[in-house]
Amino acid sequence: MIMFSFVEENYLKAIYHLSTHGNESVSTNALAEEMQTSPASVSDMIAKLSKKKVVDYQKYRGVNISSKGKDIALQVIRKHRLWEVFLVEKLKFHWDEVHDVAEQLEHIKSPLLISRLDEFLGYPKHDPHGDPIPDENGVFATIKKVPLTELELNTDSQVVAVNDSSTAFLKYLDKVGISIGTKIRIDDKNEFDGSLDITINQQKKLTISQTAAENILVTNA
Amino acid sequence: MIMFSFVEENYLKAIYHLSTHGNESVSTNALAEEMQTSPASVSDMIAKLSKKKVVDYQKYRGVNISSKGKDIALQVIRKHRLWEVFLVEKLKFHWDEVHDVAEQLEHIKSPLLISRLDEFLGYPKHDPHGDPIPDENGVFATIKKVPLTELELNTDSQVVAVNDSSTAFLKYLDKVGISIGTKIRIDDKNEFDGSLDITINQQKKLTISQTAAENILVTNA
DNA sequence: TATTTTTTTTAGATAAATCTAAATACTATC
DNA sequence: GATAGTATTTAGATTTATCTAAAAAAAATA
Repeated sequence: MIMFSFVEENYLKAIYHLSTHGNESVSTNALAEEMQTSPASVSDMIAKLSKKKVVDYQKYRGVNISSKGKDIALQVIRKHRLWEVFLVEKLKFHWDEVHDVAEQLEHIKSPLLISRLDEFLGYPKHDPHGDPIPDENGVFATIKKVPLTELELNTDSQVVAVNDSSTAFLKYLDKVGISIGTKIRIDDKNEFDGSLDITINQQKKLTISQTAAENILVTNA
Repeated sequence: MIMFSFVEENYLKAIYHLSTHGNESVSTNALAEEMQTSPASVSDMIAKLSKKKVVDYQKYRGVNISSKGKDIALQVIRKHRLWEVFLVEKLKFHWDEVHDVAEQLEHIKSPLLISRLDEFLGYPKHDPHGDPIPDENGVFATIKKVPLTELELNTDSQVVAVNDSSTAFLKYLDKVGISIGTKIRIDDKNEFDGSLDITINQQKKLTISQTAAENILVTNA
């Protein structure tokens, strides 16, 4: 079995992440930004990953993760999220303290360790931030998604898709700072026009129209 | 604070180990053997560690670990042994399965993680092989222990540790029913080959070789 | 379409940890 | 104390992941 270094695993994770949160094909610059490194380093690494058949790559055309690469990325994500659950549930970490430690723990190589950890934690389906945990086959529990308009008051949720992919709508979402993965909670519903007062990412408060809300799909815990 | 790489930490651990199980001054060749690498590589690394003041080194004179180096080695050992307890007590690993995983986990950097893990495990004083766990200051509870070969005839004793943590030896101990905490009494010593007739847990009678007995450490009440 | 700007790749260096082969220093023996 | 043998260090390469600067390709704009 081919082994992957910490760095290679982190690249695969980043490529997977970017390709599921935007364009399927990931640009060198986007990856450099995500990895906090130079585009030159990214070019080198991509060539290496391509040789290992975990990404598809043509010069100047960006990278696409291969099915083999996706499997690896999903296993790393699985480990990361299981460790996050462990840190919060068993070691009393706060959800904002877990990331750096989980970034280290996710690279520990031991299939037995991770299956036993999963069992010990009671086979959790989501990490402390609500992100789904892939199973040993890289499959995650498909999350039921509902329009933001159907979300109950004061319930944490997360954006998973949009119903309207028009440029106008997407530009609007960019402007207000909503994208796939954004956390949303409804603070109040204004009955007279159906608009919603919401908090996004536990920080920014804003009001959005009913029309906008109908087109934002969120998790349905 | 100066950071140490995985490799540097492993060298310090090896130097500490050799200097407490033999000559205080550790030779290049002995270290190369322990680290499964070439003497040339060891020379390079020792020079580097010396520059970082974690070992005292004079060319051709071997290395001695410094007090700073000892602190680091003991913290790595502390982490290794705490993780071993976790693996056995919480994740139902067998005592001969924990070493490789603990070798990886011992390098995770997070003081909070290790103090919380210690608390979660109930501040254990010994790992699954009976080896003492240093506290956060690098101090360990010393219990008097002697090889089974030195136990007097017809004296009740208890297994507290093993000198050899190889899978082969641990599997042998499993087979005959000896583990940490097992009660042992020597019924007879066979002078011609040094083997011992023993009773374990007041029940089972068996004979073990001198080699095995030398690697079983018991309380010295 | 031609030119400018941006993106991406290549070239050449660097640092960490390792290697083999050769040189040097120490130790033991005659 | 000279010499043979062992231990250790140095010299010179290699691999991995990174960098900066320069070149090349693609995209945007005029």
